[in-house]
Amino acid sequence: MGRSPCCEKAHTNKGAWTKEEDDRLVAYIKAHGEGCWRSLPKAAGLLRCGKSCRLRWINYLRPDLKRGNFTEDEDELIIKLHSLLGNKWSLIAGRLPGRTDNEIKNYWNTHIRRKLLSRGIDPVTHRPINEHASNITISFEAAAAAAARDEKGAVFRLEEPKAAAAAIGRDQNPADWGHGKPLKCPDLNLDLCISPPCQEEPLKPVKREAGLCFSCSLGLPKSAECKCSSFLGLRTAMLDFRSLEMK
DNA sequence: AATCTGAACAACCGCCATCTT
DNA sequence: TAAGATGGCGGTTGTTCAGAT
Repeated sequence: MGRSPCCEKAHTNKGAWTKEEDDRLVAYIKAHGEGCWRSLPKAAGLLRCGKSCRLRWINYLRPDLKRGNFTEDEDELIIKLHSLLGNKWSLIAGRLPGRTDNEIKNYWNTHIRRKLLSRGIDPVTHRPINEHASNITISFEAAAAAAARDEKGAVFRLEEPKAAAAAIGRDQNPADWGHGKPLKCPDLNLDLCISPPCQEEPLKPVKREAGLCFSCSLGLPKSAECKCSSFLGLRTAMLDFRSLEMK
């Protein structure tokens, strides 16, 4: 299905917004509200793509935005929400009034990632980095020697499979956990350290319990009478939010 | 003072979901 | 039901700036 571009790129400005453009956009939205983003630029007299206007408004011009540094509490909340939701920045932003998804995403990538790494926590899995000591080292020095024996291109092998297996407490027969065969990799000369994908418990589908109150079902702050079990207003049902969303 | 480097952040791009016709 | 239009999201890139050398 072909798609037309969201705007005529030949006649639109790109790059940083000027004060005048900001003023025009704000004035237009104050007067007419957030309507159709596609037609807004023309109506507002802006030579911008509708998407660009939307982004500018949502991320920087909206009056309810909270600017300034993130607090320690916000940091921790973002970390907790990320551990539950993953890179669902818009959902995370929904839990932080005045913050935008873009802002949180940038903040995550520049600050929190490093903060977690310095604590020895994997920012992707939220687990201790050393938890999976199952790293497998691939040595290309060994490959060089192997290549000398196997003239059909460069070869690399799992280095010290028995030691690695012992380190991770697996069966010491490498064939049981690795492929045990040299891997062909032409023209490479790298020392790599790879880990198998994290084997997390598959998330069990969660029934949408009938007892979920309206506020919780919408992901809104809990009402006074709410008795749903929740963490930060996130019901357990949201833990399986991915599977629900992907259906 | 000049240059380099990395951090921070604004903005863009492409894809997907949903709505409309 | 299919196709097109639009909005929204997440990943990535480009630019700016501060600190180090």
